[in-house]
Amino acid sequence: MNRPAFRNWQTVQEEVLRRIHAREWKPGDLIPNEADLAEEFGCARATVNRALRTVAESGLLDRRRKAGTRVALQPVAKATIDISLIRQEIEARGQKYGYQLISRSLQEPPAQVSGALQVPMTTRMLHLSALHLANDAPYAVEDRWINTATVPTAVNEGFETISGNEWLLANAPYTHGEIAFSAAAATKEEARLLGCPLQAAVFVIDRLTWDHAASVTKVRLIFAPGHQLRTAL
Amino acid sequence: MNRPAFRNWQTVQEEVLRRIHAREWKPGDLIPNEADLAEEFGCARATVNRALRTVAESGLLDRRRKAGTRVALQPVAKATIDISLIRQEIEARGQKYGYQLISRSLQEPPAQVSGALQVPMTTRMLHLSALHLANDAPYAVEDRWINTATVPTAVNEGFETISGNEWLLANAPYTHGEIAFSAAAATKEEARLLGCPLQAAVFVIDRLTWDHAASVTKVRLIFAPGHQLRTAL
DNA sequence: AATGATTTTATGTATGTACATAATAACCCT
DNA sequence: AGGGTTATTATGTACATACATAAAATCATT
Repeated sequence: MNRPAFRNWQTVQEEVLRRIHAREWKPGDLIPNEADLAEEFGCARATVNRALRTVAESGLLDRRRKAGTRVALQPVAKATIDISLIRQEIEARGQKYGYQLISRSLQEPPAQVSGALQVPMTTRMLHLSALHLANDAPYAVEDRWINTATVPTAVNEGFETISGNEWLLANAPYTHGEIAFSAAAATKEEARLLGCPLQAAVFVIDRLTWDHAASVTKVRLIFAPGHQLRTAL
Repeated sequence: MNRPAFRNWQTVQEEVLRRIHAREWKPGDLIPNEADLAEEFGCARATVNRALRTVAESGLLDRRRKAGTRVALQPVAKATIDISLIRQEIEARGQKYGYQLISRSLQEPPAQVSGALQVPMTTRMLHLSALHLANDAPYAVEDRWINTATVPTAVNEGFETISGNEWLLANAPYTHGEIAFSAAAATKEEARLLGCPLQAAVFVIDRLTWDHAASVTKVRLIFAPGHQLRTAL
């Protein structure tokens, strides 16, 4: 009986994953080197490399030059979360999206905000408060500060019909940022907008984006009670 | 003046990102094909391919055969969250990790659990309740159900000194799973264990893992108030 | 035994060529 | 003009080869 042909990197990857899951290669084990595997699988080393590299990216293998490739002892699960526009998120579920601007003003931000955006405390910034609705029900409150020094054109936009999220995506590029997930008790204002009890447990996403060294925006999304963020593992 | 040399895929990637951020290639734009870019950059097409593929994986480019590569109109930010062991999470912050088993019993799970794990309602499962501590302060409550049909050896483990998380990682492989983040109000028991007020807003992670078609475990992690899950964007 | 230089080795990547594949564009026939 | 077939094209990937690089292992020197 001839050995089966593992001629493309996906097939090789599947076989590697099978061996790991079947514990033929146990956690901590050093697996054969690429050249040997290539010979065994009847393919080029580049193909094995692509497969192993992909598996390593998922956290199941640890690779080091000269030391070789070993099965991760404590595979760190990597959950990738797609952060799309709230509008898309709602429409993807077949619901009707609604947007409502609550307030828009140029004002001095609280110290916490000016600090996070690394902007002088006396600099006025654009502050937006808005409500996102799904099938006419409150879905999330958006509380946003925009650095008008970085995005001066923002002051010319009313944000009555387009959310800060959407406008910025189209008009203000960013190079990097950070995002934080947490739980909080709904404030009076949040409870009023979301139509939920005061102090209700709400899911919160805080995001801060930068264009190189210049801060762009800081946004806090407060979701109606019961909201879940889910993803495959 | 000679053109600068973009001789490796990382450099090519940086240049591609630069052009996107500088809006030389605007959202929606079709960018030159790989062969042309390879010529421009003075490298092989495979190098350009690797660079573009990597950028596309981050969501900034959309690639389609024959249609070509274009800058994503609405770049979906992809946040990758590393889900490591709670012990590692705490130790990585230089804090002392503590673990305390609250209860361990074989019992019939509530319908919600047996349903999620796709196990008959009358099947008894291993139920664990435990507390994770950071510097002796409550950090998170772990509420776990283990499918003993899939992981029979779990009934021989006392879990007095090792958390379900850690034991399963070493003893029960999984092929896939799902994870959900949400906010909840602390129950009486959770509030007692975490030392927080009843109904306090707590951050919750629910995880469900499978080994092929067989469910392995369902775990709910309830974090002490104030907990944040943060990652780069 | 400790230190430093050197060799070895497994992964990492660049290249040119070849072919596969998907999706669009062009064409042809009625 | 419509509908179906064929050609074209950009990405996707396999392969053999070559060299780069990091890190472990070995050897040489003190």
